[in-house]
Amino acid sequence: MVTSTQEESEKVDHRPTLHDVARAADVSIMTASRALNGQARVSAETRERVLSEAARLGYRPSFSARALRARESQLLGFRAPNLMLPVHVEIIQGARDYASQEGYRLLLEVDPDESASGDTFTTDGDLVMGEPPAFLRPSLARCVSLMGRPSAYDIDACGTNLAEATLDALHHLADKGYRRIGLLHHALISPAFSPSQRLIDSGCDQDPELIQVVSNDKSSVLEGLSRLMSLDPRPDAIAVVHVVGTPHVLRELHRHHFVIGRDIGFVGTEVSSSEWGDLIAPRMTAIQVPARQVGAEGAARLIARLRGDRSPARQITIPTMLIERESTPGPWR
Amino acid sequence: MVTSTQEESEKVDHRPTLHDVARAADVSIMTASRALNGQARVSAETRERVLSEAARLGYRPSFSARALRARESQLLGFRAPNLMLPVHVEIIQGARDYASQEGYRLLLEVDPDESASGDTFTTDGDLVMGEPPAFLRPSLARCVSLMGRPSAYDIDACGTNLAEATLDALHHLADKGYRRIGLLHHALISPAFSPSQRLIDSGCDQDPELIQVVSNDKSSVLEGLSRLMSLDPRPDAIAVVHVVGTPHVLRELHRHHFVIGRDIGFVGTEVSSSEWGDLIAPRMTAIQVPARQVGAEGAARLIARLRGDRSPARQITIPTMLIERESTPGPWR
DNA sequence: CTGTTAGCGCCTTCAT
DNA sequence: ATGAAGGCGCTAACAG
Repeated sequence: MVTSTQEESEKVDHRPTLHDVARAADVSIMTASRALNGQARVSAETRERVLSEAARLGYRPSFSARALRARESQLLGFRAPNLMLPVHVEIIQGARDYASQEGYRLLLEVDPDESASGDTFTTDGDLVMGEPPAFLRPSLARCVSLMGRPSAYDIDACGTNLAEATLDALHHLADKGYRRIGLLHHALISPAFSPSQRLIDSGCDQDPELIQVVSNDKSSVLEGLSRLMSLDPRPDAIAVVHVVGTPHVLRELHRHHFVIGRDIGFVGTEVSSSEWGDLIAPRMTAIQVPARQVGAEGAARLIARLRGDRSPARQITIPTMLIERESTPGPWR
Repeated sequence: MVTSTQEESEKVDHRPTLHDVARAADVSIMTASRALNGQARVSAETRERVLSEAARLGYRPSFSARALRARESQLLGFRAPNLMLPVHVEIIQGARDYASQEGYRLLLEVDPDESASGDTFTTDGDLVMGEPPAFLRPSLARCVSLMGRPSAYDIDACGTNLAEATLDALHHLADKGYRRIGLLHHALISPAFSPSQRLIDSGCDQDPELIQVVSNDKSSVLEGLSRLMSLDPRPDAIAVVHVVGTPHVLRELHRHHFVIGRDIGFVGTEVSSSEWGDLIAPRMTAIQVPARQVGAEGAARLIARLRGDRSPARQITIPTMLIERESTPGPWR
């Protein structure tokens, strides 16, 4: 039994609109609108009829028309530079969960950075990874920067303090007795890293070569690692403050038959909710980046703004956590 | 030096529209539109003026208005049931990459499954995980089902053949000499699994208890595992055809001090581009689900449809790959 | 080369 | 309880 749509020659080639529904239910467009939106007073009988016709026709309100009328799209843009790294993914999840709860949806924006500024469309607001690109300048009030370094602009931001996390990791290693600690980290880690007094007091090597700044490219990471490992003497521990880099480094170390924990101490970085560091052998001591919360808090901030919050820009910092597992037993076993 | 926007008391509280730009450049709205869209004939001088005013005002075209006018939003919905599993993530990436290349963007749709059908908005088309929900029925022509089982509806679909992958995994184990193989798999794996002749010929145990169907819940997975492990005799190998379940099972096995490879053979499932199975010790023999391609091919299909392709519905199957690593050395070492 | 007219689908406002 | 007008921002199709 096929419930066909073409009774009475209602051949509708386009998606059915309110107009179609109204005609089918033999009421005015307005009545149809009211019936569907539930709110206003419509006779129960009429409402029934409209609803059933709408269902039969498969009516779905036009997003664009509503947005145009309401002057807001309930859309939040999520802009990340090119790739979709694990961190982004987690952030998206956090943001999406929060946003959808508040009736907003997420639009994934490709960000060819240099794209013609006129080429972009309107969302109610944007979550942007790092610095907001130039064409968003005029609407900074509707932007929240995620995981960026403290911005030059007066803009809401939400991130973690990777600089502190780095020190935490190094302190942990120092406490375990490692004295020649290699550090591999991302350029994002704001101001040039400088070792703490505590590290110096611990008697750790201060060789500047022990600090390598790398990008998200696998090759860049491996190059940094190789510089580290060809130092003389070789580091007795490595901290990788770099979500993308961590697996690369581990794999490479494996490849060279280094046994983590025994031959070298190791602190990696993982996104908090994935915790794969828990699966590998030995289990990896790790900095956990609370990406999900960053996404959620960022979305919360943005939505608050959209709803009229005019308080001064806020910098939200969600702390990382250092999870000690078994890749950092200390140098003498 | 502040380049303020409020010259000549042009206080614009709302986002600037074409109207504002036109007025500022002292031309008609149409001219402004043409100048900005580049196409039509506008005097170079006028164009300059419009462009610069637009830039100064921070004009961005209204997405909704354009979409309304053009009768298409260039938006593809991605609908997944509640959670965002690793597979979804990869699929999204694949889809996004393809879509953005073609000028479409992805809208992440929460899918409260049972939500009022009228509550949803219009996208040009939808990528949906599994079966399209009822309210999408009328527009099946604009839907591509991802990773679903062969659908009752005549609809484009894109997925992998997990049933075959399962057999592959079991054959691999049998070839390695395992004879009592436990299988943990997801309900999605379409028709009830039945062992192949080849397995029977290999002399593998046919105990039906060796096949456990589980859901995406951690608890369900662990329960299935525990049923498997309390069998007598215990399985000498396990195949987990389940992206989400694999890490859970590994972790649990660890917890019980099973050494993968030595105490028990193991085939897991991973999403192809993450390859974390490569990182753990021993490196995990794995079924690789080509999630990214599924997303990309799905998007390609959908976009082709939107562009007028009227060919009969197609079922695209992208094969999984079985990567042999070290967790399946065979039972006798 | 530039301006005018009309209308995309919806909803707020004001009648009836 | 229902309907009629008008307009959100934009652009195709015609003028001029």
